[in-house]
Amino acid sequence: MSEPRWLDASQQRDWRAYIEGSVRLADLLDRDLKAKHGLTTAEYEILVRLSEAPDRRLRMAELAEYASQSRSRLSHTVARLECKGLVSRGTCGDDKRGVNAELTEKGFAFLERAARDHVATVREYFIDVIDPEDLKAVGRAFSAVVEQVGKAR
Amino acid sequence: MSEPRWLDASQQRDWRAYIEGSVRLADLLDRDLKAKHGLTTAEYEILVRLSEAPDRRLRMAELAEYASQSRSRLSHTVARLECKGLVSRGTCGDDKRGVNAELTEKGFAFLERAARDHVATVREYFIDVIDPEDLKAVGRAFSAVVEQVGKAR
DNA sequence: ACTTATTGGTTGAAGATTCAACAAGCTTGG
DNA sequence: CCAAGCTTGTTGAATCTTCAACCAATAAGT
Repeated sequence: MSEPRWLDASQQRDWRAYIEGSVRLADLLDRDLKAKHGLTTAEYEILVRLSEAPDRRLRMAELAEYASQSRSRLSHTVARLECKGLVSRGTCGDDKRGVNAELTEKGFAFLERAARDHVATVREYFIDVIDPEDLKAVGRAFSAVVEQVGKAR
Repeated sequence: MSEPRWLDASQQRDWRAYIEGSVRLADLLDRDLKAKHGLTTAEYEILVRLSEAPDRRLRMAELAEYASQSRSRLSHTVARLECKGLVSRGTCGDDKRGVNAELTEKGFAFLERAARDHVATVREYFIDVIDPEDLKAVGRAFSAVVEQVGKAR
């Protein structure tokens, strides 16, 4: 029952490297996006998901799912984006409870510029410093994590 | 100059898997720690670093570095931990500006319990779902990221 | 049809993090 | 010595996130 099962030395090293790297990278990406475009990562992620959706529009619940955010958080964040004129909200046709978030023209243009810089930074600090085979392994690893975390609900 | 250099399909998949997995995992770990022990991940991380330091004590600046937190954030967080009686602050001998944070007995006992549960969760959602070779690759990948991000300063 | 439960989304307050400004102690150069 | 410039750490306000409570609309059970 209460067997500790500690991590062995190698697992511990890998886990810690991941924690340190992910925190520092997230921090850097956040600052970068904030400095160059005045966006938080959460805001950026929302714009990206919307830009890829048909008609650049999604219901709040779906958007929350795709962007890995709570609904409450999404409400607040979209409110901010709406103030900036990058997203607009409208009611949903078939379900009167539903709300559609839609990327505005301005939002799309804005995202195009931001994405350029963002991708360059992701390359510089992530993609380009990782061995291609290791990168694939990272992909496999985190896909497994996503699946496992999904089961928890 | 402004060549976009987008990610190819495979890189994009891997990057997105990482983003989604890391966000969802961090979220789960946070909730878990909060529900079972009333700690945030940031607080937990601080307790861990202190517990490993000689005399279970570190100067604020070092602690900030080890825990990957800004000094400001650390000040606030340690203040909270001090309120809970898990950490105590005292002035540093040789440098009168310095402040030492020290893990209390209570803090150590508390951490022992929290760490047990935390490690079990880390296993369940991370270590045990990743192929051992992939885990090593993750370790290499994020070590490289840490190094690269470090250069940015 | 009517009552109850569930889902979709928002809100405001509480909690955590960032940011800029600051005080106090060390250090360096003249 | 001392003045200007770093470094350490804290503070309060602004920003962002979480949490619990809530309303409105749909779905389900009887």
